[in-house]
Amino acid sequence: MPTIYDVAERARVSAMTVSRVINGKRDVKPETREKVLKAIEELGYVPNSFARSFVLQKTSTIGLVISDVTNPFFTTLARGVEDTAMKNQFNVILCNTDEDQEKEQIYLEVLLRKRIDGIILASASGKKGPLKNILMRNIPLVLVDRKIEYLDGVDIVRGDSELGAYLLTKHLINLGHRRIGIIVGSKNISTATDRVEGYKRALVEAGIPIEEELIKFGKYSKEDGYKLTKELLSIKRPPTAIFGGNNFVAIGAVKAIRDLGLRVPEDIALVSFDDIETLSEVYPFFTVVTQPVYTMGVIATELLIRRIENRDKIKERREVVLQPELIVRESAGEKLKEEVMEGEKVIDKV
Amino acid sequence: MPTIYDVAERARVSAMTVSRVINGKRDVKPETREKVLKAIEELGYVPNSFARSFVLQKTSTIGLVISDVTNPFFTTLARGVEDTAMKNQFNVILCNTDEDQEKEQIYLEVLLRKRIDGIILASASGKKGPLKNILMRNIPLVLVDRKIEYLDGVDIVRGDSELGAYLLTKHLINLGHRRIGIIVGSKNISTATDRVEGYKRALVEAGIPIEEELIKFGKYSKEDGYKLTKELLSIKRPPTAIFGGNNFVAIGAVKAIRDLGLRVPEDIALVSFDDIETLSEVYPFFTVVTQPVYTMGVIATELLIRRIENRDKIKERREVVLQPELIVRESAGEKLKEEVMEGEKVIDKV
DNA sequence: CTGAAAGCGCTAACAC
DNA sequence: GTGTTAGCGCTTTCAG
Repeated sequence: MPTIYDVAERARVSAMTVSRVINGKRDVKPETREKVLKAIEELGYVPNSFARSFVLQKTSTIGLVISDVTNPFFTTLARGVEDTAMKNQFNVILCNTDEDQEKEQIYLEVLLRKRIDGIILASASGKKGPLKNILMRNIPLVLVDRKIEYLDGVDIVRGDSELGAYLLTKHLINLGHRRIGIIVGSKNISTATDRVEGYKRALVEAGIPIEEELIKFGKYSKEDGYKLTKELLSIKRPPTAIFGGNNFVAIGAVKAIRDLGLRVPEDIALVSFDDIETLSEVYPFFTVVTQPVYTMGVIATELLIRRIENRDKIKERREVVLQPELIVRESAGEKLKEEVMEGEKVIDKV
Repeated sequence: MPTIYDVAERARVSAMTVSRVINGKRDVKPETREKVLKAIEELGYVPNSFARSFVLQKTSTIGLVISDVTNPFFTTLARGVEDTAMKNQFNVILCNTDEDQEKEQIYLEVLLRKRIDGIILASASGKKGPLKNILMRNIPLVLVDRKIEYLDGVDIVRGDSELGAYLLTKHLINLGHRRIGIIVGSKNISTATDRVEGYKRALVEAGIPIEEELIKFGKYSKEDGYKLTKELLSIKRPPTAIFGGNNFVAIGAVKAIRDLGLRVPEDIALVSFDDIETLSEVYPFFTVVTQPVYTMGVIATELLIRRIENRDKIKERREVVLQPELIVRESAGEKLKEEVMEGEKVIDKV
């Protein structure tokens, strides 16, 4: 492939002049510029961006580490990140950890090798260990969706899982349910524990005893949603309602319920944290709490880019908590009222 | 960040020795290796992969250009590509064109600047123009899903759109429909024209006249699905069945039909090309033709990587055509029979 | 307004 | 088994 020198030679100028033309600096005589442009055209020259990164020590690339693009929640998040990055002339490298801590570790290392300018991370491990090198180097980092234990001083953009779970649980209680099962992801993931907290708060508030056998931690996956729903429904006094900790869990739950020959909501109520995109457009059935995910991606990226371009100015940590929205549909039974909270409201606790 | 020289200094060896250790070459005395490893550990040294790419003239990165990750079809394709790339130590840069030819052009240029080793492309333009530089440079390229006009000699992995559309249309005809509307993407996109061809073949075969007003070209989007469905249903003699050219179009169609106060399938039959993932798991309603998308991503990536590692050996062009599968559910009315064709069968016309 | 020289971090090729 | 040299393509000084 032609280099800047080939262009220089052809245009009978120095490489430096070509560089100036490419980067749109002024201080180049119009006719010289023309000559250079012509040579570039003729050669089909395309600048080598990583030779450039090499000398500039800046890649204009950010790493996005999530569990699985296949989950509509993360797909939308990724789109928010991608669009915002693009707008700011940044590229995105996407990494799927599948909630696997080892994969997370590997990808983080890969991103470091690639000298990405910053990272947006939805942690699968919930641990700060894998971030050692990144924190040591002071590489701009923004957490999304999930907190990390004992990690302060790092920007984070997330939904209010505790509140969302509280709302959803309270809704079920209002509908008359007393035995409510909940299935969430691993205990390492902050949304899982937060959602259980919100669930408990609603129960306590209603004077309903908390029963540990109704609380299931597993993986945020269709498989675990299926398996744990079956477990929940096979105990002596099974729940009359199930709280799917995320959209995938809820999908697994529907299948399990159907396989047991039961119906939603007639035999068992089912609600879900996070909407199930396309499903809800065609068949608005699930009562859910949703979060402004796309916005989450946008804000996280903006925060990150601000850090990157401005390493020192903003010293304080920023925590952005996005408000959830309860959407009442049919899957929990009789529609009480349109209990829709305002969403996209941003609380910025600096 | 520490460089290979910092490590060398600390370990009291040359940079070259460090390089050898990092890359696992033999010819390094075990105790020297130990010293180096220790220094790496102490410094938290992470190799700079693009300094490496720079000298090796190889980035181990491939570009994936699709229209929109948000579409479950492409999400799954992307996962297939990503997983296969990862397995082969390649990274993926994902680009969303949103079916916009200009964006396509820009991204292709960006990828070239990044000196990716190869490209997997679902063309939005259907034109070879934007590929000029790539073809000129002989950069490994594999088309997925969509053909490109006048472009021979390039590997392609795609579904059999013509056949799929034929099967779907024939199914509707078997159910008694005579006036069938079809909504597909832009005429530039080969799947759109192929699907219309299959649709026509089925009609002709059944002796049903083709009426151009029943054939709508637009964008493969929810918005156009909505808009064009309304148009179709407002002509003098509206169709009794609608063929959604892809999953997004079908979603738009459902909404339009609902907004018009009609029901599927009682008032109007609706079928779709490509399944609507999560929807079908929870609510298996849509009669569709599906394609083995994940496999498509896997095969495309394998083909591409083979080209990359082996630039000259395989000279012939490879065309892989994946078989579609008709899944009969409820959206077209009475279930005739489980007309499920075998999928994932690979026809390899070398 | 333009050019020459140096160097970013790494590895291939060749010496020792 | 290990070190030296040179160069990948570009931009940043600093001269002219």
